[in-house]
Amino acid sequence: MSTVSLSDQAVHRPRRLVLAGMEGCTNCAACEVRGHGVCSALADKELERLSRAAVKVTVPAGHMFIEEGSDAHDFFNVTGGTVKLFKSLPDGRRQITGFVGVGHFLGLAVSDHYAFGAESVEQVQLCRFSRTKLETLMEEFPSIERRLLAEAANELVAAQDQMLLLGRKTAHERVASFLYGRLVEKYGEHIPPVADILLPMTRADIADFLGLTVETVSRTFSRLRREHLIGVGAGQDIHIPSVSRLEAIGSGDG
Amino acid sequence: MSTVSLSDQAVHRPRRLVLAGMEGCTNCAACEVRGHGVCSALADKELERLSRAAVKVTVPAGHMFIEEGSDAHDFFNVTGGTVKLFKSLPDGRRQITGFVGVGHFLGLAVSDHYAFGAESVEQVQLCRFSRTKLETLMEEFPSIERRLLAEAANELVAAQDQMLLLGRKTAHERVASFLYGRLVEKYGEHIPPVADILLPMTRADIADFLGLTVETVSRTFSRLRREHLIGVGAGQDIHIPSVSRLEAIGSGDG
DNA sequence: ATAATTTCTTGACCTATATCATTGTCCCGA
DNA sequence: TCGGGACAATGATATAGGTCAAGAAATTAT
Repeated sequence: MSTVSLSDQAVHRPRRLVLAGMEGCTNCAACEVRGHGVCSALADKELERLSRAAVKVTVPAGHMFIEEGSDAHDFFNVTGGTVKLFKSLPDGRRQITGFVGVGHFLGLAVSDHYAFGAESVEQVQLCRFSRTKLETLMEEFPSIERRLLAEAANELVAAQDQMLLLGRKTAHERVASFLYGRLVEKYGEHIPPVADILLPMTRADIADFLGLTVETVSRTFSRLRREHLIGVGAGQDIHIPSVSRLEAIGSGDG
Repeated sequence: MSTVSLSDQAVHRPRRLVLAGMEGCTNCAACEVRGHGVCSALADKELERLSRAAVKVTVPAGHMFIEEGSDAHDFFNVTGGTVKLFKSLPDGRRQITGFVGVGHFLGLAVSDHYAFGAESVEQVQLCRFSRTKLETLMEEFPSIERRLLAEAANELVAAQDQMLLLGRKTAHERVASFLYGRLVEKYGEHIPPVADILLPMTRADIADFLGLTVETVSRTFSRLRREHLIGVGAGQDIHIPSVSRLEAIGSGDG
């Protein structure tokens, strides 16, 4: 509980907030994620227009705000917190297809139904657009479309990496890959050689992301600890003494 | 040997054709895949321009034409045959991330290197564009961009399905899903209740796609045959007496 | 045709990971 | 401060699918 706690004061507000709890949108130009996500592609004039189409939403931890198969009315841009995306089988088996953080875009649907569900891992801020409005905006500002295409290409690359992980990596490699991925999410290109991460998600979420069981994830963390590849601090705080070593294991260079 | 054999006469042409064997582009307006893929988004005038940027390439079976990590100079549009896309680990473990057929687009790279390799499963026709030229064309014709975004969204949905498969389905379900997917590729929305498919890929390819071994794939085909869920004809020809039953198994409704 | 080669199938056995069960730990609320 | 419920760790055991091995079938080359 250290990193994201800046807004903790605000958290003490009652939790009754239900899905679709929303406040009228503030100002996109002053938005904290200006420079990330869809918005980074936009000039001031375009942002002005975007403002009017967007609604800021706060979702408390552990709330599903996109239900698999429901009507795809909206697009979202994550402006705070971490979201998990998932698909499920009828008997409850679940695959988390990604954890997405600040700046990421969410809701590209091919039909008029969402092909996946989305749930907040921790308290999350979203910027919501109606699909129809966004489509209108795209007509007007092709730069939005370009930005969306770039985002989609990125996600596609990530998805391919994840397929390699799920199809061909061992549990040891999967967990190492996962931790390395979290470092990339946190630091971008410039990952320090020694680093720390705070994992907001549970072991069960990690298991559902890596195609493993909770027990295997737990055992694998223990193994990595025994091997001094990670230090598990209090709570969810993970210390990584050698990022390069971790990365090597995650990419199959044992 | 029944379904795709229409073009079998043409196949007897010599096989010596090497990679990058190309003919000057013909006419996109008369192209057999006009109406599919990127091209379907284009008006005649746009197609005319596209023609000049495109080069038709024929690749014989089993040739790698995109090497993982190589410089991403080109985009491709598949105009004939089936291509496999894959990622590998240093020790040779491989994950096929998709089989793509006629009309599909290929080469969306996020950096200037391809994040995946591509190899022809059977003899393949490609329409090749230089990335820089395509970028210029996108500036001029936003409809191309729109079409690309739609394609990317589609692939993303497919990728998520595949993650669910790789992370959470049994071998039985995986093979059933795979066969159903082939039906979707062949028939689109309108799959007949009883159908046939011809699989151009080997068991090893199927295994690398499903995150299994060749032996497990083979055993699972045998099991499906025993269960009368498929009929394996001569060669690669698969008969599916109940598409709905197969689909149910593939989606986890045993 | 026939040999050589690749692909496919099947069997015997093994191992990585799943499953089941227990205990410990950490929150949060009263 | 205590108690309940989620979360996590770990041990014992089971199993789906992997590995190794051999032969059959299909494909390609001579």
